[in-house]
Amino acid sequence: MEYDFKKIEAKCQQQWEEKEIYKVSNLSDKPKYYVLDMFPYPSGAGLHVGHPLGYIASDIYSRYKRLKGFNVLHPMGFDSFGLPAEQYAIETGQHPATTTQHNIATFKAQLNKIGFCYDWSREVRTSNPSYYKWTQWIFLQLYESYFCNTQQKARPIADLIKKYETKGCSKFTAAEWNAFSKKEQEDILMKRRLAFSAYGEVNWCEALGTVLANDEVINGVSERGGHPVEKKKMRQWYLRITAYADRLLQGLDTVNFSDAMKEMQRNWIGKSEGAEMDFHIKDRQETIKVYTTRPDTIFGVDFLVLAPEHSLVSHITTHAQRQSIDEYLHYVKSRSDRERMAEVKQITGCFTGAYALNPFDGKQIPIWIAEYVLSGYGTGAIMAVPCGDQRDFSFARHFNITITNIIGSHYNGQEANATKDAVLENSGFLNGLIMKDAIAVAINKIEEMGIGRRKVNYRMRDAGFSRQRYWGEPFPIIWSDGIALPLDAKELPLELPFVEKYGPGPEGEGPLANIPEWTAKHLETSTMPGYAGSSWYFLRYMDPHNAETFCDRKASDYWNQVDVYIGGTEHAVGHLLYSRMWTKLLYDLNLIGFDEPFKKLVNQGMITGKSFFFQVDEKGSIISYQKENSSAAEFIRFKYGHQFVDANGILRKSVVDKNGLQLPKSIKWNKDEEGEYVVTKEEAEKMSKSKFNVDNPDDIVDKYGADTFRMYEMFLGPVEMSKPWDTKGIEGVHRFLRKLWRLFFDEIKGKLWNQDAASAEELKVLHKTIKKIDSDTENFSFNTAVSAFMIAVNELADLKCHKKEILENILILLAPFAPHIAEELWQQLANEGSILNATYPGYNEKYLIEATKEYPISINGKMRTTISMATDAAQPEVEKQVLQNEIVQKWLEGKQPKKIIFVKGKMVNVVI
RNA sequence: GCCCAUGUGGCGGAAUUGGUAGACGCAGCAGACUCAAAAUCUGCCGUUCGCAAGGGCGUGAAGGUUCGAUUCCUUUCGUGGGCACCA
Repeated sequence: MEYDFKKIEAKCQQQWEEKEIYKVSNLSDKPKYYVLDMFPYPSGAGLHVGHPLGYIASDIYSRYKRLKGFNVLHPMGFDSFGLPAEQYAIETGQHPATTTQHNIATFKAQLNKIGFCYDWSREVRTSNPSYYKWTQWIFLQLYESYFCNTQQKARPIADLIKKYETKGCSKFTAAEWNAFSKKEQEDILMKRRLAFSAYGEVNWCEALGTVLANDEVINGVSERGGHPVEKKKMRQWYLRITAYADRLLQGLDTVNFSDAMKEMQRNWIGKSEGAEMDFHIKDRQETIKVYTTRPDTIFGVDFLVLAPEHSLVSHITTHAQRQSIDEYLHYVKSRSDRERMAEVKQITGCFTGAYALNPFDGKQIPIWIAEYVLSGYGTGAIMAVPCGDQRDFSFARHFNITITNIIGSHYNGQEANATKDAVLENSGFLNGLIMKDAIAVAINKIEEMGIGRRKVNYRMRDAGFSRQRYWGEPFPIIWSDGIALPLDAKELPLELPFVEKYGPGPEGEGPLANIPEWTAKHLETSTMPGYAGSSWYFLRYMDPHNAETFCDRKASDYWNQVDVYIGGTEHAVGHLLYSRMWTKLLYDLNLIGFDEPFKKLVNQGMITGKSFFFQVDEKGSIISYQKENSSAAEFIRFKYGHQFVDANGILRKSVVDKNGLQLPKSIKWNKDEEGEYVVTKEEAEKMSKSKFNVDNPDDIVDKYGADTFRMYEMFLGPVEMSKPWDTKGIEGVHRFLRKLWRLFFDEIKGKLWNQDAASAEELKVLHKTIKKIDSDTENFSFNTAVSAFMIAVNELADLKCHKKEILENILILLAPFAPHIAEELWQQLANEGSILNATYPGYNEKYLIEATKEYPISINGKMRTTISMATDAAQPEVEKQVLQNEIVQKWLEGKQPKKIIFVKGKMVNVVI
């Protein structure tokens, strides 16, 4: 009998489906385990070989936990709202709902071929009204809540209203509150709501009449069409995630994420401690509030810099500087935040003509504006200390501003020195203090003088939560005289209406603004962003069909946190912070019983695709790629090049002719004995449809089977690492499965297995393998597990072992990795039931004990020979044996060793 | 620019806490079986000097700590990812 993977895989998948073997119950006396994948966005390109990497890992882990006796929840769904579907709709006129449904069907078919153990009865789709009903409902909870600073948690806004009505607050009395108009009251409340509306800047493209994602803006112009893009203020919705900044930071200590991941989130939140301080402006009433983490450097301030968007800019600009400032503001409008931060070498700025006064010594300080100061961070104004900050230094140099040195010899005049250890000079009352001690002294003085205060600042900003788009959740909000009125929960879902046109509405509003029935009801015309639905989907899987609530409390209490969450690092900050915040909100409102969604996070690396590029010469012809002078050369993408270029990056003319390829340019062929060719440039890039470098898993599954595909993706390398896709090694994995098969079947003799008792040697192979596979699987080290399987099968083949006692345990170990072949052989061995419900074998240390060890012997740290010695030998005995050794004596040349280092069970080092 | 990750044979990668660098697999070379091919099996396979025995050099680069460094520290270069409206 041969290994006919096609037949086996089809048969097993059918059996499993018939028996509903992946169906998971919320009622079980087994301990629960929740393994979750980041659900995919179902793009039109279908699944590529990069997608399944994490899915295979989580599938292996889920099956492993099941064999270990857990009730495992391992669901899958689709993040099906988003921009690409809408873009596709604009281009082709097909409704996003149609294309999305089609794409999901493709994805599911592809996923099923790989043999994942999803319980599809729990599938969620964020674009289904039955799902986004609850996304809208949670939005209403956010809208109806505020963050209580005393209790550090969300509370119903009704509590706040009651407080205002009865006690007032520091800004107004209860009587004043009650006298406010409805609009005034709502405006005040809006400043506290966790979902709130305010004005914010967006990338506005006049020519396209729409708002663009940062992604769609390249070098200040739109990606499509290359039209100019500028900043525009528009009413937006936001989530007050900054309120949760501290809890998001603290929560990191309670979860098992990688240090790198925690670091990224901490940096994103960007908590810093410092002071806010007011500077008086010469001859004017206004003051400029700056935020600084280094109040100790106050006497080194040589100028102030305002963000160009700062509200005071137009007030303080002098007549003489007016024109220059206007020109500069015009220039800045075309620049993205990213460009403003990235291009630090290009120093730009403009003097306003105004001066501020140093609050301590009254020194006049010129006020500039510059794009390197961002309006969204701190107060949008900084005090520049050129001797201590490199950007300030470069700026001062560039514009010939005098630099005050307050750190003596620590400043060399060539570059800034951000030290905190210098002793302050030229610093008034701070003279003689070490900088890090002076910080507190300075803040105390500032507070004492009433010109500022201690301030904790966050880099994180509130999250923009509206999009001027169609394919997203509509906001359950009606506008009435500038007041946002929430819909009643009973009216949900507020369904997305059908539209004819997906183009933008008037004034950059979303497509919903084009629908008279929508605008007649004064409904909000923007929609929620992609991350809305994905911020809470892990809860819906627990209770996916509940029409009464987003997730029954019993279900969320049983499944609780996601035990392992697997996904890419590209979601490190965005999605993970948002879902952590939503979880905290639901927890605060006592709707769920935990305030961190993900107990453990595993980041899978990306499988990069291979892209190929043609080098083009001055005349516009394709030439062979040359490493030299290629930096200045021009390259054009060779679409789908990975399908035609050989392992050395060579494209043959014969291949071009055979496949009827149309090349974008004329080509100058090189010639060798095999014919005409051209060398292309290879680059590893993210796999994506737009890069034309996508490989499809279906082809691999058809050719080698799902089991081979699964094991090969794992064998490529550690799950967390990025790696280029290459099918070179897949034969090896396939050969391994065939070799395993041959332990059970022989083409001539047929069944090979027997009931004989296993030998000590065979038991040693088995138990060594159990130990290794068990710990590697537990640690997500799947690549080394695959190699351990290969070693085990090689050794059992060498031992000609066909004993059921050994083989059936190997099958259980293998079942998570290659479920189909394991199931088939399990049944062939005449075992009862499915292998999916087998019990994971334990290993017994007694089979692994060795009496002797082959010790490596080093001379001065270099390995020279090995000596076999008893495992329990002590140092004196070891030294004796080592010194008797011929090779050691040769290196000693008759001398006595200075020292002999012996590490039991490890090695011996003779130091001469 | 900032933040994070990463760099080991021709290739993917392995190496529990600092202790035999290159497991396992691919590719390659030589051989067995075969009329032949496929499949399968056996051996070799970092580099360099050497007939060999045996040695030198080797984990991006340069330093350092240590009896001993792929692993720890400092500096530096390359590559990939993220940077708030792609998801």
